[in-house]
Amino acid sequence: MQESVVTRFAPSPTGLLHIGGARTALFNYLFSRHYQGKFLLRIENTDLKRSTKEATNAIYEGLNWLGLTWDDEPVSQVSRKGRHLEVAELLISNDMAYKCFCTPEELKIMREKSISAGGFGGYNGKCRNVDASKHPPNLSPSIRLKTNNEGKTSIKDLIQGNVEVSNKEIDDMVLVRSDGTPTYMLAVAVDDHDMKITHVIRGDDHLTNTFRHIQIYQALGWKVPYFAHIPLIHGSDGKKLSKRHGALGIHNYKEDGILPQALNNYLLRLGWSHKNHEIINLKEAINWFELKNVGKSPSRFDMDKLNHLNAHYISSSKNDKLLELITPILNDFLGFNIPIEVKKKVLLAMDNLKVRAKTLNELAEDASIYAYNVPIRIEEKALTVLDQSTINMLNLTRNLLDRITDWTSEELEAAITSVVNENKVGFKEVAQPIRIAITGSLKSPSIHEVLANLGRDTSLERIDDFLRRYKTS
RNA sequence: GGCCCCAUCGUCUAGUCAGGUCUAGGACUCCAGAUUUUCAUUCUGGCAACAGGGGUUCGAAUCCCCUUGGGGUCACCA
Repeated sequence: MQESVVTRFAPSPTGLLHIGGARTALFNYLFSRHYQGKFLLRIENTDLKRSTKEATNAIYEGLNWLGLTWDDEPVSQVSRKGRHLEVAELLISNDMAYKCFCTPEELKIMREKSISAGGFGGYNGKCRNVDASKHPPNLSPSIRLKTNNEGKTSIKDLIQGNVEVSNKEIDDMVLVRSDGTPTYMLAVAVDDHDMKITHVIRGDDHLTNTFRHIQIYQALGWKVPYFAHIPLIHGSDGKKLSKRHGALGIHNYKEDGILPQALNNYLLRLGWSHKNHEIINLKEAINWFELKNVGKSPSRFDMDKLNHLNAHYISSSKNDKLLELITPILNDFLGFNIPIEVKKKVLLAMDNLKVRAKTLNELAEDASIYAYNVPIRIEEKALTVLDQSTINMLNLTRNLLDRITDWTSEELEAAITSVVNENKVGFKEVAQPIRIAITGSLKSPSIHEVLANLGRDTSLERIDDFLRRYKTS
């Protein structure tokens, strides 16, 4: 690989950036960065009916969120229509393409006939050798490639290895539609050539198209780029990934509180590996990424593993960064903007919070205990573990806490321990009532940590309020 | 259906190209134990795979063939 590497990601903006596309983009990005090459973006919007501006923006946003920065301006495929038609004309004048006047009805019958005869349903070349003088005058034709139908076409795929097919299996494909617009087959070949793409890395579903692209390259006398077809991602049931498998779009994962680092790491390990490494940051990925380490077989999407990686990236993130990320979630969750005092408390508590959250949403939910005002909502099942004696114990503890002047985690722990010792009860008997009173829940980080982070006033206020509500009986 | 591709624990994979070091390694999940005031974290241990059948070879997860299973693709979509 003497020439400098140029890769591209070429999504069609007919939907959102999905998980498979994101991985294709990631692999293209890593490969080009590994070789200090370029990573280009091309929007394949030749299907005007289905392409939308919103989808294009969603692709940009998705890539930006993942941190997959591309070089140069994105290329809009429709804007290159003139060039595509110019190439089609060139092919006609070189006798490598021809005008086809067959109607859709004719083509349909042709296809059915071919299939019933055991064929693959390709075009039979009816218009291939019709002289221009015999062309009907008032019909607009499509343009088809005069495919080489002798011998074989082979791909030296960097992932799949050598793949070849008999040229009999490749029919004269349409390059320009009868409405004068270029097809994807033509556009992709011309654009990859003009953009000087050296390595075409794309989903395995394009493998059979590649034979067609190569025929176009050969008809034009162009150098064929390297190809690398990465296996597809399936749903957890092994079937093609679709809406019923849950989240498909990248934005869904963002909304579910997944960190982009976790998604990148997960996607990277789906189909690619480097020794026994599991936790791999972007810099390491760039260093290590080679196409030869990409597997050949499709893989299944596993949410458990993504969550595990996400938990890892959350607990190793900086506290202030996490606060910044969960603030909007928290505001949304609570229905009001959390004040600065609450943010300070959450930041103090973050070390204890972040080790137990699998997603940012869980983190926000766990952090929400610092934001409530009395009365705290008490979970029903929390109340079931309380009885009069534990409530009395809480009352005792409250009076002791009230006398603490140095409201620190250490002092608080000492105070709770002294209640435990003096009353000869288990730690649990004392700790759980406090936990319920100040968090409304049976689970939280260490109780003295929560008390310390919550602050003296808020802690006592919550306990008093709780006692007021549940003491009498 | 034609053509093409793929096949190691439930899942992601190492090992396959250059056959022996593989009674097959790691990770996720699950189970058990330790730590522990709850929930987690962390730590220790455990369950679990070379799809099947033929070859080649002194020797095969690794090479060849067949079968089976899975996937992709067959548009004037991309």
